Amino acid sequence: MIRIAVVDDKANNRKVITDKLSRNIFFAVAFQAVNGEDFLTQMRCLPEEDLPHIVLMDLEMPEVDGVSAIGTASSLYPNVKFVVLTIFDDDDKIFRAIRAGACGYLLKEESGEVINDMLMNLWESGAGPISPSIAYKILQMVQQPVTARPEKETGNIFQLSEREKEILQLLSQGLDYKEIGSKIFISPNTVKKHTINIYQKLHVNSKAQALRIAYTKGLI
Amino acid sequence: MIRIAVVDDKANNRKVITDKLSRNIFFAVAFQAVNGEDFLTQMRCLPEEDLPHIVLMDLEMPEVDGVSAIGTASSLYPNVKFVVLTIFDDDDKIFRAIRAGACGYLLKEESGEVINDMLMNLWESGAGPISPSIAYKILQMVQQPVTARPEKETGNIFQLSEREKEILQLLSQGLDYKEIGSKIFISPNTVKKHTINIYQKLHVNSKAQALRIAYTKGLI
DNA sequence: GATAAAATACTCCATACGGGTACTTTATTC
DNA sequence: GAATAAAGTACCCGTATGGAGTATTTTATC
Repeated sequence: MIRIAVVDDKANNRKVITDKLSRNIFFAVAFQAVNGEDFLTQMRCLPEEDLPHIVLMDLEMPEVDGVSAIGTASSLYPNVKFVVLTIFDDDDKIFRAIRAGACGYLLKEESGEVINDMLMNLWESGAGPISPSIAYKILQMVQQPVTARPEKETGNIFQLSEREKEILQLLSQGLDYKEIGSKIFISPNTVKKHTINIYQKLHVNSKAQALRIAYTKGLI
Repeated sequence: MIRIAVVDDKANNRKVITDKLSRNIFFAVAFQAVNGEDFLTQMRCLPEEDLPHIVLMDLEMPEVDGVSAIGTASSLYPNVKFVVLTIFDDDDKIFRAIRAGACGYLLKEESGEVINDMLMNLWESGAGPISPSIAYKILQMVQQPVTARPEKETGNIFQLSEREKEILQLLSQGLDYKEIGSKIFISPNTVKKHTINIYQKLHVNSKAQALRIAYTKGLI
């Protein structure tokens, strides 16, 4: 039985998706969430053996958007597969979602049959499900790799400020607030404030979790 | 009427492909070639109005292989779409073919129906046809752009015990002592002691520094 | 000049962490 | 079978950390 979580802010969308999934007896909806924040909270409460195998994630949501939710969760739960399921297909969203850790990108216009087939194939062979038109856009990204892609879109899926990136870098070196403060000539209190702000952007609550994301997402 | 050229060194392959194409009345086989050299020569002899719209190219051919033929032809004939049609799906070939200018990459195992659909879609919407498993490999190229992953087995240079390696692994996931303790059924105090012992073996004195070593030395 | 975002600095409080000591278990050696 | 070393277990203490605020200054943008 494949456990699948569905994250979408529209109740109707969730219903449509879960209905499609219910046609396949191997699929079970593990839980539903209405935004990234809600999703991450629910994930934290689940014991490991109840974690979903696959997460279907919409991108356009209030509070915490899908990209940053995938960025955090794919580092914290490396065995869970994250599949974007949305109506949008613009290059920037695709790129950022993939860099955040999505293994698939499906358009909602796909039929339930196609979605089910692709998810089953993901489970059996590990191949990420990708809608054809999305696949072509990804191909084009490979074709023009360094094409003046703004740095903020590529390396910065969490929207960290320059100061925050600097402090995350120093934290990774094992310095405490006092040491960092005297190194860059600000108060330890301010360092701490920055750190808390970083945690909020990464959706974590400890140094270890923040550093895990920083290392696995190439932030440092 | 969509003119399609077929390039493959095996006569039987060419026959199978052209048979599949003939099922669609909008397709016409412009010409066939047995290798890259032959293909380029025939292209040079054609007047512009007779150039194929789409070229189906095998990669494994004598004389001039598919990749370099695509590289040359995609520059000389920018309006022609080049689609790789092969049985191989290894990362290097995919990457090189795309960089050479291929707009699609199909596996021969695809059914004639699927290939026809995808070629028709290429004609109508301009979206390159890509087999799902290929699409996933391309996605991974975007995901791990600089996969400099030398990292050979870093044997146990720090002489960590099994328990210590286990705990270091759990620490890297951002779990605190209490969570680790309940996960492996020992007291949080004991987890803490193991952690301190790990610090001594790594010659560090904080979680951040220990994780830095763990990540950069490939301990986890 | 108005406004928003980022950076700065501080408080209080609960708790997780790093450093230490001490006991038990397991394995090995004589 | 006793001696011993290594790993594993457990607890206490002082401090750094994380959470939730409030507030002022600087910078950027329109």
